[in-house]
Amino acid sequence: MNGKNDLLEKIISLSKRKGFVYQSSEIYGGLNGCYDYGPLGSEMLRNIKDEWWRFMTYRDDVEGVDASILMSPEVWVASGHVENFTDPMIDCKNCKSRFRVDYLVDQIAVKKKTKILEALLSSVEDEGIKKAIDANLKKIAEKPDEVNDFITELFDSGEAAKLIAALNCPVCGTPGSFTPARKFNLMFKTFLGSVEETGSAIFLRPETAQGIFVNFGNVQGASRQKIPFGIAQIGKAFRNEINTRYFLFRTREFEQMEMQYFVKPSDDKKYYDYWKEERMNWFTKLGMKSENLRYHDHPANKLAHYAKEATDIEYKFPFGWGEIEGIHNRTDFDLGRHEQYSKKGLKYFDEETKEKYLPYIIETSAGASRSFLAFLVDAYDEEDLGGDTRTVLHLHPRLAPVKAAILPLVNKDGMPEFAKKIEDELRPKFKIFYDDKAAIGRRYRRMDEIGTPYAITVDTQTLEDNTVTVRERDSMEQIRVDASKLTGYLTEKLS
RNA sequence: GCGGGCAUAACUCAGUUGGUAGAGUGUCAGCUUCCCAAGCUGAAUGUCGCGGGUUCGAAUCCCGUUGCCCGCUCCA
Repeated sequence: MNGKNDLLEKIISLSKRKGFVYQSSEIYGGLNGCYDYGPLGSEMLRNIKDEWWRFMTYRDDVEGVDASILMSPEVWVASGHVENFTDPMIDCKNCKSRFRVDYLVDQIAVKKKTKILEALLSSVEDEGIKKAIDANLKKIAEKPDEVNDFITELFDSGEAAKLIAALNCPVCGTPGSFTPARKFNLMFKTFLGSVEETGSAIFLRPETAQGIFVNFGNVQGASRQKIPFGIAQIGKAFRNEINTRYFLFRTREFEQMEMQYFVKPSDDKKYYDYWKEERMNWFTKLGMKSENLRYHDHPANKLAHYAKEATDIEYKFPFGWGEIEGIHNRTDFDLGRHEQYSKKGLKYFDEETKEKYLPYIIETSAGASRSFLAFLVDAYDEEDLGGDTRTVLHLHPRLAPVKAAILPLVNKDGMPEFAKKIEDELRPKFKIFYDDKAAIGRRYRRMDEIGTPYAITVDTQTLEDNTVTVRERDSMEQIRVDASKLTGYLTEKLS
Protein backbone atom coordinates (compact mmCIF):
# COMPACT_ATOMS: atom_id res chain seq x y z
CA MET A 1 0.00 0.00 0.00
CA ASN A 2 2.88 2.29 0.73
CA GLY A 3 4.41 1.99 -2.73
CA LYS A 4 1.00 2.50 -4.27
CA ASN A 5 0.47 5.59 -2.20
CA ASP A 6 3.73 6.95 -3.54
CA LEU A 7 2.27 6.67 -7.01
CA LEU A 8 -0.67 8.89 -6.12
CA GLU A 9 1.70 11.37 -4.50
CA LYS A 10 3.82 11.45 -7.63
CA ILE A 11 0.80 12.08 -9.79
CA ILE A 12 -0.40 14.88 -7.53
CA SER A 13 3.08 16.42 -7.68
CA LEU A 14 3.30 16.10 -11.46
CA SER A 15 -0.18 17.55 -11.81
CA LYS A 16 0.80 20.63 -9.88
CA ARG A 17 4.24 21.03 -11.47
CA LYS A 18 3.11 20.69 -15.06
CA GLY A 19 -0.26 22.39 -14.80
CA PHE A 20 -2.76 19.55 -14.86
CA VAL A 21 -4.49 20.07 -11.51
CA TYR A 22 -4.15 22.55 -8.66
CA GLN A 23 -5.75 22.68 -5.26
CA SER A 24 -8.70 25.07 -5.38
CA SER A 25 -8.17 28.50 -3.79
CA GLU A 26 -4.66 27.38 -2.92
CA ILE A 27 -3.34 30.83 -1.97
CA TYR A 28 -6.04 31.00 0.70
CA GLY A 29 -5.12 27.63 2.17
CA GLY A 30 -7.27 25.56 -0.15
CA LEU A 31 -10.88 24.40 -0.05
CA ASN A 32 -11.48 20.85 1.08
CA GLY A 33 -11.97 18.44 -1.77
CA CYS A 34 -12.05 21.03 -4.52
CA TYR A 35 -9.60 21.17 -7.39
CA ASP A 36 -8.88 23.36 -10.40
CA TYR A 37 -7.75 22.13 -13.80
CA GLY A 38 -4.72 23.98 -15.17
CA PRO A 39 -3.64 24.59 -18.78
CA LEU A 40 -2.88 20.93 -19.52
CA GLY A 41 -5.59 19.52 -17.28
CA SER A 42 -8.36 21.59 -18.79
CA GLU A 43 -7.24 20.53 -22.26
CA MET A 44 -7.14 16.87 -21.30
CA LEU A 45 -10.48 17.00 -19.48
CA ARG A 46 -12.00 18.64 -22.54
CA ASN A 47 -10.55 15.86 -24.72
CA ILE A 48 -12.12 13.23 -22.49
CA LYS A 49 -15.48 14.97 -22.64
CA ASP A 50 -15.21 15.44 -26.41
CA GLU A 51 -14.43 11.76 -26.88
CA TRP A 52 -17.39 10.83 -24.74
CA TRP A 53 -19.69 13.22 -26.57
CA ARG A 54 -18.65 11.93 -29.98
CA PHE A 55 -18.90 8.31 -28.89
CA MET A 56 -22.29 8.73 -27.25
CA THR A 57 -24.12 11.28 -29.39
CA TYR A 58 -22.69 11.00 -32.90
CA ARG A 59 -25.12 8.21 -33.62
CA ASP A 60 -28.68 8.29 -34.86
CA ASP A 61 -30.37 7.25 -31.63
CA VAL A 62 -28.90 9.64 -29.06
CA GLU A 63 -29.60 13.36 -28.68
CA GLY A 64 -27.77 15.86 -26.49
CA VAL A 65 -29.02 18.38 -23.95
CA ASP A 66 -27.40 20.88 -21.62
CA ALA A 67 -29.76 21.46 -18.73
CA SER A 68 -29.66 24.09 -16.03
CA ILE A 69 -27.88 23.20 -12.81
CA LEU A 70 -30.66 24.88 -10.85
CA MET A 71 -33.97 23.17 -11.17
CA SER A 72 -37.41 23.44 -9.60
CA PRO A 73 -37.24 22.15 -6.00
CA GLU A 74 -40.13 19.84 -6.86
CA VAL A 75 -37.82 17.90 -9.13
CA TRP A 76 -35.90 16.68 -6.10
CA VAL A 77 -39.04 15.76 -4.24
CA ALA A 78 -40.18 13.70 -7.21
CA SER A 79 -36.77 12.13 -7.73
CA GLY A 80 -36.68 10.93 -4.14
CA HIS A 81 -33.59 12.91 -3.25
CA VAL A 82 -35.27 15.06 -0.63
CA GLU A 83 -36.46 11.92 1.10
CA ASN A 84 -33.63 9.52 0.43
CA PHE A 85 -30.61 11.69 0.03
CA THR A 86 -30.50 12.30 3.73
CA ASP A 87 -28.70 9.74 5.83
CA PRO A 88 -29.33 9.95 9.57
CA MET A 89 -26.03 9.01 11.22
CA ILE A 90 -25.28 7.95 14.75
CA ASP A 91 -21.98 7.59 16.62
CA CYS A 92 -20.92 5.33 19.46
CA LYS A 93 -19.38 7.55 22.14
CA ASN A 94 -17.34 4.66 23.48
CA CYS A 95 -15.62 3.16 20.45
CA LYS A 96 -16.18 6.06 18.00
CA SER A 97 -17.86 3.83 15.43
CA ARG A 98 -20.31 5.53 13.15
CA PHE A 99 -23.40 3.99 11.64
CA ARG A 100 -26.14 4.90 9.29
CA VAL A 101 -29.28 4.58 11.37
CA ASP A 102 -31.14 2.46 8.84
CA TYR A 103 -28.15 0.14 8.60
CA LEU A 104 -27.96 -0.11 12.38
CA VAL A 105 -31.66 -0.85 12.73
CA ASP A 106 -31.31 -3.54 10.12
CA GLN A 107 -28.69 -5.23 12.32
CA ILE A 108 -30.92 -5.55 15.38
CA ALA A 109 -32.43 -8.98 15.99
CA VAL A 110 -36.22 -9.30 15.86
CA LYS A 111 -36.30 -10.35 19.50
CA LYS A 112 -34.41 -7.27 20.60
CA LYS A 113 -36.56 -5.05 18.40
CA THR A 114 -39.68 -6.44 19.97
CA LYS A 115 -38.28 -5.79 23.41
CA ILE A 116 -37.35 -2.21 22.55
CA LEU A 117 -40.74 -1.43 21.05
CA GLU A 118 -42.58 -2.96 24.00
CA ALA A 119 -40.53 -0.88 26.40
CA LEU A 120 -41.29 2.22 24.39
CA LEU A 121 -44.97 1.41 24.30
CA SER A 122 -45.17 1.51 28.06
CA SER A 123 -43.29 4.77 28.44
CA VAL A 124 -44.56 6.81 25.51
CA GLU A 125 -47.40 9.22 26.23
CA ASP A 126 -48.30 10.38 22.73
CA GLU A 127 -51.36 8.33 21.68
CA GLY A 128 -50.54 8.52 17.97
CA ILE A 129 -47.09 7.08 18.44
CA LYS A 130 -48.46 4.47 20.83
CA LYS A 131 -50.84 3.28 18.15
CA ALA A 132 -48.12 3.18 15.55
CA ILE A 133 -45.82 1.18 17.80
CA ASP A 134 -48.61 -1.23 18.51
CA ALA A 135 -49.33 -1.66 14.80
CA ASN A 136 -45.67 -2.27 14.05
CA LEU A 137 -45.28 -4.79 16.84
CA LYS A 138 -48.02 -6.84 15.22
CA LYS A 139 -46.27 -7.10 11.87
CA ILE A 140 -42.72 -7.40 13.14
CA ALA A 141 -42.41 -10.96 11.84
CA GLU A 142 -44.14 -10.62 8.46
CA LYS A 143 -43.00 -7.17 7.39
CA PRO A 144 -39.60 -6.55 8.95
CA ASP A 145 -38.66 -3.89 6.35
CA GLU A 146 -41.64 -1.72 7.20
CA VAL A 147 -40.88 -2.03 10.89
CA ASN A 148 -37.25 -1.10 10.26
CA ASP A 149 -38.36 2.01 8.42
CA PHE A 150 -40.65 2.86 11.28
CA ILE A 151 -37.89 2.49 13.87
CA THR A 152 -35.57 4.56 11.70
CA GLU A 153 -38.18 7.31 11.68
CA LEU A 154 -38.42 7.15 15.48
CA PHE A 155 -34.84 8.36 15.64
CA ASP A 156 -36.13 11.63 14.29
CA SER A 157 -38.99 11.87 16.79
CA GLY A 158 -39.38 13.05 20.36
CA GLU A 159 -38.90 9.48 21.53
CA ALA A 160 -35.41 9.24 20.06
CA ALA A 161 -33.65 9.53 23.42
CA LYS A 162 -35.43 6.51 24.88
CA LEU A 163 -34.77 4.50 21.77
CA ILE A 164 -31.09 5.38 21.72
CA ALA A 165 -30.71 4.50 25.41
CA ALA A 166 -31.99 1.00 24.69
CA LEU A 167 -29.44 0.20 21.98
CA ASN A 168 -26.11 -1.58 22.21
CA CYS A 169 -23.22 -0.71 19.98
CA PRO A 170 -22.69 -3.69 17.63
CA VAL A 171 -18.95 -3.03 17.55
CA CYS A 172 -17.97 -2.65 21.20
CA GLY A 173 -21.19 -3.87 22.83
CA THR A 174 -21.56 -0.85 25.10
CA PRO A 175 -25.21 -0.18 25.96
CA GLY A 176 -26.69 3.30 25.66
CA SER A 177 -23.50 4.77 24.24
CA PHE A 178 -24.92 6.48 21.17
CA THR A 179 -25.08 10.15 20.32
CA PRO A 180 -28.37 11.54 19.00
CA ALA A 181 -28.91 10.83 15.31
CA ARG A 182 -27.79 13.61 13.04
CA LYS A 183 -28.94 14.16 9.51
CA PHE A 184 -26.55 14.77 6.70
CA ASN A 185 -28.39 16.14 3.72
CA LEU A 186 -26.19 15.50 0.76
CA MET A 187 -27.75 18.19 -1.40
CA PHE A 188 -26.29 21.68 -1.48
CA LYS A 189 -28.88 24.28 -0.71
CA THR A 190 -28.87 27.82 -1.99
CA PHE A 191 -31.34 30.64 -2.52
CA LEU A 192 -33.16 31.85 -5.56
CA GLY A 193 -33.15 35.63 -5.52
CA SER A 194 -31.19 37.74 -3.13
CA VAL A 195 -33.43 37.30 -0.12
CA GLU A 196 -32.84 34.28 2.04
CA GLU A 197 -36.37 33.12 2.68
CA THR A 198 -37.30 29.52 3.34
CA GLY A 199 -39.65 29.52 0.40
CA SER A 200 -36.90 30.44 -2.02
CA ALA A 201 -34.50 27.63 -1.09
CA ILE A 202 -33.38 25.57 -4.05
CA PHE A 203 -30.76 22.90 -4.60
CA LEU A 204 -27.69 22.53 -6.71
CA ARG A 205 -28.37 19.35 -8.67
CA PRO A 206 -26.86 16.22 -7.10
CA GLU A 207 -27.04 14.43 -10.45
CA THR A 208 -27.48 15.56 -14.03
CA ALA A 209 -29.94 12.79 -14.80
CA GLN A 210 -33.03 14.71 -13.70
CA GLY A 211 -32.31 17.42 -16.26
CA ILE A 212 -32.69 14.71 -18.87
CA PHE A 213 -35.82 13.11 -17.41
CA VAL A 214 -37.77 16.33 -17.17
CA ASN A 215 -36.90 17.07 -20.80
CA PHE A 216 -37.87 13.64 -22.06
CA GLY A 217 -41.03 14.89 -23.72
CA ASN A 218 -39.43 18.02 -25.12
CA VAL A 219 -36.56 16.18 -26.71
CA GLN A 220 -38.66 13.33 -28.00
CA GLY A 221 -41.02 15.76 -29.69
CA ALA A 222 -38.42 18.02 -31.22
CA SER A 223 -36.08 15.30 -32.40
CA ARG A 224 -38.87 12.98 -33.63
CA GLN A 225 -36.94 10.09 -32.07
CA LYS A 226 -38.68 6.79 -31.56
CA ILE A 227 -38.01 4.41 -28.72
CA PRO A 228 -35.41 3.14 -28.16
CA PHE A 229 -33.40 6.33 -28.03
CA GLY A 230 -31.16 8.16 -25.60
CA ILE A 231 -30.46 11.65 -24.27
CA ALA A 232 -26.93 12.57 -23.25
CA GLN A 233 -25.55 15.36 -21.14
CA ILE A 234 -22.25 16.49 -19.66
CA GLY A 235 -22.36 18.77 -16.67
CA LYS A 236 -21.46 19.59 -13.10
CA ALA A 237 -23.22 18.07 -10.14
CA PHE A 238 -22.83 18.70 -6.43
CA ARG A 239 -22.99 16.48 -3.39
CA ASN A 240 -22.22 17.54 0.12
CA GLU A 241 -20.18 14.43 0.85
CA ILE A 242 -19.29 13.79 4.46
CA ASN A 243 -15.75 12.97 3.42
CA THR A 244 -13.71 13.88 0.42
CA ARG A 245 -10.76 11.63 -0.31
CA TYR A 246 -8.13 10.56 -2.76
CA PHE A 247 -7.38 13.67 -4.79
CA LEU A 248 -9.92 13.97 -7.61
CA PHE A 249 -11.73 10.75 -6.71
CA ARG A 250 -14.27 11.99 -4.20
CA THR A 251 -15.02 15.68 -4.50
CA ARG A 252 -18.07 17.74 -3.63
CA GLU A 253 -18.26 19.35 -7.05
CA PHE A 254 -17.77 17.00 -9.96
CA GLU A 255 -18.67 16.53 -13.56
CA GLN A 256 -20.86 13.80 -14.92
CA MET A 257 -21.12 12.38 -18.41
CA GLU A 258 -24.56 10.80 -18.47
CA MET A 259 -26.76 9.17 -21.02
CA GLN A 260 -30.28 7.96 -20.36
CA TYR A 261 -31.54 5.45 -22.85
CA PHE A 262 -35.34 5.09 -23.07
CA VAL A 263 -36.52 1.62 -23.93
CA LYS A 264 -39.60 -0.53 -24.08
CA PRO A 265 -39.89 -2.18 -20.62
CA SER A 266 -39.61 -5.66 -22.06
CA ASP A 267 -36.34 -4.70 -23.79
CA ASP A 268 -34.60 -3.44 -20.66
CA LYS A 269 -32.28 -6.39 -20.18
CA LYS A 270 -31.13 -6.31 -23.78
CA TYR A 271 -30.10 -2.65 -23.69
CA TYR A 272 -28.69 -2.88 -20.18
CA ASP A 273 -26.31 -5.56 -21.41
CA TYR A 274 -25.56 -3.61 -24.59
CA TRP A 275 -24.58 -0.42 -22.80
CA LYS A 276 -22.68 -2.26 -20.12
CA GLU A 277 -20.41 -3.61 -22.82
CA GLU A 278 -20.26 -0.41 -24.88
CA ARG A 279 -19.17 1.68 -21.94
CA MET A 280 -16.38 -0.70 -20.98
CA ASN A 281 -15.22 -0.59 -24.61
CA TRP A 282 -15.02 3.17 -24.49
CA PHE A 283 -12.40 3.08 -21.75
CA THR A 284 -10.30 0.36 -23.35
CA LYS A 285 -10.46 1.93 -26.81
CA LEU A 286 -8.97 5.06 -25.30
CA GLY A 287 -6.04 3.06 -24.07
CA MET A 288 -7.00 2.13 -20.54
CA LYS A 289 -5.47 -1.22 -19.60
CA SER A 290 -8.18 -3.84 -19.34
CA GLU A 291 -6.48 -5.54 -16.39
CA ASN A 292 -7.12 -2.34 -14.43
CA LEU A 293 -10.84 -2.39 -15.21
CA ARG A 294 -13.65 -4.59 -13.97
CA TYR A 295 -17.38 -4.70 -13.46
CA HIS A 296 -18.84 -4.67 -10.00
CA ASP A 297 -22.44 -5.86 -10.08
CA HIS A 298 -24.60 -4.57 -7.25
CA PRO A 299 -26.35 -7.27 -5.26
CA ALA A 300 -30.13 -6.90 -5.31
CA ASN A 301 -30.39 -5.85 -1.65
CA LYS A 302 -27.92 -2.98 -2.08
CA LEU A 303 -29.64 -1.28 -4.99
CA ALA A 304 -30.52 2.40 -4.91
CA HIS A 305 -34.14 3.36 -4.48
CA TYR A 306 -34.71 3.72 -8.21
CA ALA A 307 -32.74 0.80 -9.62
CA LYS A 308 -33.64 -2.68 -10.73
CA GLU A 309 -30.19 -3.71 -11.85
CA ALA A 310 -26.88 -1.95 -11.48
CA THR A 311 -23.21 -2.40 -12.17
CA ASP A 312 -20.18 -0.22 -11.68
CA ILE A 313 -17.20 -0.03 -13.96
CA GLU A 314 -14.31 0.11 -11.53
CA TYR A 315 -10.73 1.15 -12.04
CA LYS A 316 -7.81 -0.16 -10.02
CA PHE A 317 -6.55 3.07 -8.45
CA PRO A 318 -3.43 3.20 -6.27
CA PHE A 319 -5.78 3.33 -3.27
CA GLY A 320 -7.91 0.39 -4.44
CA TRP A 321 -10.72 -0.35 -6.85
CA GLY A 322 -13.04 2.61 -7.33
CA GLU A 323 -16.13 3.35 -9.40
CA ILE A 324 -15.64 5.43 -12.51
CA GLU A 325 -19.00 4.73 -14.11
CA GLY A 326 -22.36 3.32 -13.11
CA ILE A 327 -24.75 1.54 -15.44
CA HIS A 328 -28.24 1.28 -13.99
CA ASN A 329 -31.60 0.01 -15.01
CA ARG A 330 -33.68 2.81 -13.51
CA THR A 331 -36.93 1.22 -14.68
CA ASP A 332 -39.87 3.61 -15.07
CA PHE A 333 -39.31 4.97 -11.60
CA ASP A 334 -38.17 8.44 -12.65
CA LEU A 335 -40.68 9.09 -15.40
CA GLY A 336 -43.40 7.64 -13.22
CA ARG A 337 -42.54 9.93 -10.35
CA HIS A 338 -42.34 12.97 -12.59
CA GLU A 339 -45.67 12.11 -14.15
CA GLN A 340 -47.14 11.81 -10.67
CA TYR A 341 -45.65 15.02 -9.27
CA SER A 342 -45.88 17.25 -12.34
CA LYS A 343 -49.23 15.83 -13.41
CA LYS A 344 -48.00 15.90 -16.98
CA GLY A 345 -48.35 12.80 -19.11
CA LEU A 346 -44.99 11.34 -20.00
CA LYS A 347 -46.14 8.11 -21.54
CA TYR A 348 -44.92 7.14 -24.97
CA PHE A 349 -47.24 5.93 -27.67
CA ASP A 350 -45.72 3.14 -29.67
CA GLU A 351 -47.06 3.41 -33.25
CA GLU A 352 -46.07 -0.11 -34.15
CA THR A 353 -47.65 -1.98 -31.28
CA LYS A 354 -50.29 0.65 -30.52
CA GLU A 355 -49.23 0.46 -26.88
CA LYS A 356 -48.95 3.39 -24.54
CA TYR A 357 -46.35 2.98 -21.82
CA LEU A 358 -43.76 4.65 -19.63
CA PRO A 359 -40.37 3.75 -21.04
CA TYR A 360 -37.75 2.06 -18.89
CA ILE A 361 -34.47 3.89 -18.59
CA ILE A 362 -31.01 2.44 -18.90
CA GLU A 363 -28.58 4.92 -17.45
CA THR A 364 -24.86 5.20 -18.13
CA SER A 365 -23.31 7.67 -15.72
CA ALA A 366 -19.58 8.28 -15.93
CA GLY A 367 -17.54 10.63 -13.78
CA ALA A 368 -15.52 13.01 -15.95
CA SER A 369 -13.14 13.88 -13.13
CA ARG A 370 -12.82 10.27 -12.03
CA SER A 371 -12.16 9.19 -15.60
CA PHE A 372 -9.55 11.92 -15.84
CA LEU A 373 -7.78 10.58 -12.76
CA ALA A 374 -8.02 7.01 -14.03
CA PHE A 375 -6.59 7.91 -17.44
CA LEU A 376 -3.79 9.82 -15.76
CA VAL A 377 -2.92 7.01 -13.35
CA ASP A 378 -3.13 4.43 -16.11
CA ALA A 379 -0.80 6.41 -18.37
CA TYR A 380 1.84 7.23 -15.76
CA ASP A 381 5.07 5.31 -16.11
CA GLU A 382 8.65 5.56 -14.99
CA GLU A 383 10.84 3.70 -17.46
CA ASP A 384 14.27 2.49 -16.48
CA LEU A 385 16.59 3.35 -19.36
CA GLY A 386 19.73 1.88 -17.85
CA GLY A 387 20.67 4.22 -15.05
CA ASP A 388 18.34 6.87 -16.36
CA THR A 389 14.65 7.11 -15.53
CA ARG A 390 12.19 8.43 -18.06
CA THR A 391 8.87 9.68 -16.71
CA VAL A 392 6.26 9.34 -19.39
CA LEU A 393 2.50 9.57 -19.71
CA HIS A 394 1.37 6.99 -22.24
CA LEU A 395 -1.85 8.87 -22.90
CA HIS A 396 -3.90 7.97 -25.91
CA PRO A 397 -3.03 10.61 -28.55
CA ARG A 398 -6.62 11.80 -28.64
CA LEU A 399 -6.57 12.47 -24.91
CA ALA A 400 -3.10 14.00 -24.73
CA PRO A 401 -3.30 17.71 -23.93
CA VAL A 402 -0.54 18.58 -26.41
CA LYS A 403 -0.57 16.68 -29.70
CA ALA A 404 2.85 17.57 -31.06
CA ALA A 405 6.00 19.45 -30.15
CA ILE A 406 7.95 21.43 -32.73
CA LEU A 407 11.64 21.51 -31.98
CA PRO A 408 14.54 23.02 -33.91
CA LEU A 409 17.47 20.68 -33.23
CA VAL A 410 19.71 23.64 -32.49
CA ASN A 411 18.63 27.19 -31.98
CA LYS A 412 20.46 28.62 -35.01
CA ASP A 413 21.37 28.04 -38.67
CA GLY A 414 17.87 28.82 -39.86
CA MET A 415 16.28 25.94 -37.98
CA PRO A 416 14.12 28.11 -35.71
CA GLU A 417 12.83 29.97 -38.74
CA PHE A 418 11.88 26.75 -40.48
CA ALA A 419 10.32 25.39 -37.33
CA LYS A 420 8.27 28.57 -36.91
CA LYS A 421 6.84 28.08 -40.39
CA ILE A 422 5.70 24.59 -39.38
CA GLU A 423 4.27 26.05 -36.20
CA ASP A 424 2.25 28.60 -38.16
CA GLU A 425 0.79 25.87 -40.28
CA LEU A 426 -0.06 23.40 -37.51
CA ARG A 427 -1.09 25.69 -34.67
CA PRO A 428 -4.61 26.44 -35.96
CA LYS A 429 -5.33 22.73 -36.37
CA PHE A 430 -3.69 21.05 -33.39
CA LYS A 431 -2.73 21.86 -29.83
CA ILE A 432 1.02 22.12 -30.31
CA PHE A 433 4.02 23.27 -28.33
CA TYR A 434 7.06 25.08 -29.73
CA ASP A 435 10.32 24.77 -27.79
CA ASP A 436 13.81 25.86 -28.75
CA LYS A 437 15.30 25.85 -25.25
CA ALA A 438 17.89 23.41 -23.90
CA ALA A 439 19.35 20.21 -25.36
CA ILE A 440 17.13 18.14 -27.63
CA GLY A 441 17.10 15.16 -25.27
CA ARG A 442 15.83 17.25 -22.43
CA ARG A 443 13.11 18.68 -24.62
CA TYR A 444 11.98 15.20 -25.60
CA ARG A 445 11.79 14.24 -21.95
CA ARG A 446 9.76 17.31 -21.10
CA MET A 447 7.24 16.29 -23.74
CA ASP A 448 7.20 12.67 -22.52
CA GLU A 449 6.36 13.86 -19.05
CA ILE A 450 3.16 15.55 -20.21
CA GLY A 451 2.28 12.78 -22.64
CA THR A 452 2.85 14.57 -25.96
CA PRO A 453 2.63 11.76 -28.53
CA TYR A 454 4.69 13.32 -31.35
CA ALA A 455 7.80 15.47 -31.51
CA ILE A 456 8.71 17.11 -34.81
CA THR A 457 12.39 18.04 -35.10
CA VAL A 458 13.98 20.33 -37.68
CA ASP A 459 17.63 19.44 -38.44
CA THR A 460 20.29 20.12 -41.10
CA GLN A 461 18.74 17.69 -43.53
CA THR A 462 15.45 19.59 -43.25
CA LEU A 463 17.09 22.61 -44.80
CA GLU A 464 18.31 20.46 -47.69
CA ASP A 465 15.33 18.25 -48.53
CA ASN A 466 12.37 19.69 -46.60
CA THR A 467 11.94 16.60 -44.38
CA VAL A 468 11.69 16.61 -40.60
CA THR A 469 11.94 13.82 -38.07
CA VAL A 470 8.85 12.73 -36.17
CA ARG A 471 9.57 11.00 -32.89
CA GLU A 472 6.95 8.76 -31.38
CA ARG A 473 6.66 9.08 -27.63
CA ASP A 474 6.27 5.46 -26.53
CA SER A 475 8.82 3.81 -28.79
CA MET A 476 11.10 6.87 -29.03
CA GLU A 477 11.60 5.90 -32.68
CA GLN A 478 11.93 8.46 -35.42
CA ILE A 479 10.89 8.55 -39.04
CA ARG A 480 11.42 11.27 -41.65
CA VAL A 481 8.35 12.99 -43.02
CA ASP A 482 8.13 15.68 -45.65
CA ALA A 483 7.37 18.95 -43.87
CA SER A 484 4.53 19.69 -46.28
CA LYS A 485 2.78 16.46 -45.27
CA LEU A 486 2.73 17.03 -41.52
CA THR A 487 -0.89 18.13 -41.33
CA GLY A 488 -2.01 14.98 -43.10
CA TYR A 489 0.31 12.83 -41.05
CA LEU A 490 -0.98 14.14 -37.72
CA THR A 491 -4.60 14.12 -38.85
CA GLU A 492 -4.30 10.45 -39.68
CA LYS A 493 -2.53 9.62 -36.45
CA LEU A 494 -5.11 11.46 -34.36
CA SER A 495 -8.20 10.13 -36.07
C1' G B 1 -17.16 12.38 11.33
C1' C B 2 -13.27 9.75 14.66
C1' G B 3 -8.03 8.49 15.39
C1' G B 4 -2.81 9.06 13.61
C1' G B 5 0.85 11.74 10.63
C1' C B 6 2.45 15.92 7.85
C1' A B 7 2.49 21.42 6.26
C1' U B 8 9.77 25.36 4.82
C1' A B 9 11.19 28.24 -2.87
C1' A B 10 7.22 25.72 -8.67
C1' C B 11 8.56 20.19 -7.08
C1' U B 12 11.24 16.74 -3.45
C1' C B 13 13.27 17.82 1.04
C1' A B 14 17.34 19.59 4.97
C1' G B 15 17.27 23.05 8.99
C1' U B 16 21.14 20.46 15.04
C1' U B 17 19.66 22.49 22.48
C1' G B 18 14.37 28.68 20.10
C1' G B 19 18.89 33.75 17.58
C1' U B 20 14.43 36.19 11.30
C1' A B 21 16.43 30.04 6.17
C1' G B 22 19.46 26.21 2.68
C1' A B 23 20.28 21.88 -1.03
C1' G B 24 18.91 19.17 -5.34
C1' U B 25 15.56 19.33 -9.32
C1' G B 26 12.89 22.73 -12.14
C1' U B 27 12.43 27.82 -14.20
C1' C B 28 14.70 32.24 -16.60
C1' A B 29 19.11 34.86 -19.41
C1' G B 30 23.48 33.54 -22.06
C1' C B 31 27.26 29.95 -23.89
C1' U B 32 27.74 25.01 -25.66
C1' U B 33 25.04 21.27 -28.28
C1' C B 34 23.33 17.87 -35.35
C1' C B 35 18.94 13.47 -31.75
C1' C B 36 17.20 11.42 -26.27
C1' A B 37 17.85 14.18 -18.72
C1' A B 38 21.92 15.39 -14.94
C1' G B 39 28.15 20.35 -19.74
C1' C B 40 29.60 25.78 -18.44
C1' U B 41 28.33 30.96 -16.52
C1' G B 42 24.86 33.94 -14.27
C1' A B 43 19.85 35.10 -12.15
C1' A B 44 15.04 35.16 -9.89
C1' U B 45 11.67 33.07 -6.19
C1' G B 46 9.99 32.02 0.45
C1' U B 47 6.61 37.49 5.92
C1' C B 48 8.80 28.75 6.95
C1' G B 49 -0.10 26.99 5.53
C1' C B 50 -3.06 30.73 8.38
C1' G B 51 -4.32 33.14 13.31
C1' G B 52 -3.12 33.80 18.28
C1' G B 53 0.09 32.89 22.67
C1' U B 54 4.90 32.11 25.53
C1' U B 55 9.76 34.70 24.89
C1' C B 56 14.37 40.03 24.54
C1' G B 57 13.87 36.83 20.19
C1' A B 58 9.77 31.38 17.19
C1' A B 59 10.38 27.69 10.97
C1' U B 60 11.74 25.57 15.83
C1' C B 61 7.62 25.51 22.08
C1' C B 62 1.94 25.89 23.27
C1' C B 63 -3.30 26.62 21.58
C1' G B 64 -6.67 27.18 17.66
C1' U B 65 -7.72 26.84 12.51
C1' U B 66 -7.27 25.31 7.29
C1' G B 67 -5.38 21.80 3.86
C1' C B 68 -3.17 17.09 2.41
C1' C B 69 -1.86 11.82 3.42
C1' C B 70 -2.97 7.05 6.20
C1' G B 71 -6.54 3.79 9.04
C1' C B 72 -11.71 3.35 10.36
C1' U B 73 -16.51 5.26 8.92
C1' C B 74 -19.24 6.93 4.77
C1' C B 75 -20.01 6.67 -0.56
C1' A B 76 -28.49 7.96 -1.80
